[in-house]
Amino acid sequence: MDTFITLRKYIQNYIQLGPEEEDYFIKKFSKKKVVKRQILLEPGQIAKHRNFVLEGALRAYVLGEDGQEHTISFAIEGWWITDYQSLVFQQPATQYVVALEDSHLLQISFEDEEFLKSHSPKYETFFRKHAERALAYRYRRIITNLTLNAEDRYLDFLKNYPKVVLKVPQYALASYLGMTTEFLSKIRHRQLLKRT
Amino acid sequence: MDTFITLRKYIQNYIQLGPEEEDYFIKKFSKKKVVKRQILLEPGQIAKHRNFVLEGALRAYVLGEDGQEHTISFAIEGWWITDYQSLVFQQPATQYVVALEDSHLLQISFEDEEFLKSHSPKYETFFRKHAERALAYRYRRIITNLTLNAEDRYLDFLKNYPKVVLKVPQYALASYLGMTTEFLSKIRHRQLLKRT
DNA sequence: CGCGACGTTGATTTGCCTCAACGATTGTGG
DNA sequence: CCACAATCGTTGAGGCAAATCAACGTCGCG
Repeated sequence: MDTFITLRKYIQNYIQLGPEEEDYFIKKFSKKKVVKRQILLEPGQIAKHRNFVLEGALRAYVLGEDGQEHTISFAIEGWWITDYQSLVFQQPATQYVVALEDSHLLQISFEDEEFLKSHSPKYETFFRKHAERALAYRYRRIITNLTLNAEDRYLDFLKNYPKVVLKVPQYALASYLGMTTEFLSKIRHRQLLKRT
Repeated sequence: MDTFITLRKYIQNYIQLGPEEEDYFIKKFSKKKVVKRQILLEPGQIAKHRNFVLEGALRAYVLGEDGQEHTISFAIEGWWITDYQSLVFQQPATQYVVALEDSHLLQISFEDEEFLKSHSPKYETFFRKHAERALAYRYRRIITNLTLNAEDRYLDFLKNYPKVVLKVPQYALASYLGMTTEFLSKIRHRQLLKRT
């Protein structure tokens, strides 16, 4: 069984590659296993990889003034995760990237990515489309954050990412949605009551 | 005086083009003048252009449930504006794009942009880098929104975009920062007192 | 000049946070 | 394999940052 099949399918959603072009792309990725709580990136370090999740779940967060964690992104199977600002501009990271459970990743290094992009326009197109799509999603998040109250933000997330909700600890989800664990707990309690 | 000089300089920040390549790029843009309050895009329409601001100021916003406006982005000289989700996926817009004052724009159509990207990898690279940079900035905004309180969000914006603060009406800035006009007014009052 | 758009100020309300104490579940070293 | 400690989630009381509501000031412009 090809462990790269998830990535192959992902790539095919963006660009059309011949078999050898696809292999050439795939070969730049290396497998990595991480255990729960393992840290992939810490503030101050420069992100060296884009991480594609084959299996498991990860989370990126920043620390606020008073030490509280604010979740910036999640990643489950078929998603990417890294400190994007750090990777793209090769600047020190501000985010932690950690595993929420034992996970299997595929990593491509910044250098290999740069090489690929200059090597063939198809790879350039892949990363362009990927960035465009990611950008559209970030806008969506900004809009929901500005527009909705705590309960509706939760319901929106639940509707759009039900798999993530199941995998992720409550405090992480709460901090992603911009509320406290306690309040999310109360919202969920309220939802349970409504469901009868 | 070359009215395209601002755009030329902008492009040169991202890619190296020969004179004829650059002209080829530039020729895809057409000039457009808009007056204050003129609407460039409304919800339901499909965004047909990327707009580069030569002069003036614009604003994109969505309407919340209860009819209140939430500013998604601003654009002043040297910035781009459109409903990104609508443009990239050619879906119906959710945002309004309007002029905050009489403005001069350069527009490139979606089709021309697509053509350029398939025509030469350099143009593809331009749009890839542009999307990557925009993405990093969107993350920055998400982080400040999660991390800071109302006053600190204002101060952060003031520090990073002083020119925008000067050009933009208060209610638009307040809704961009996720607070009410009244509260922003009070914050500014507080700041004035501190400054003595 | 008069009206509409924009901003200010104060009184009151509220959505969400903080704090605190307590279950439930998981993990781990002896 | 159990005991006990973390870790994670729940529940309630009280507090605060920011919203709402309301009334009024100001400025630009048709």
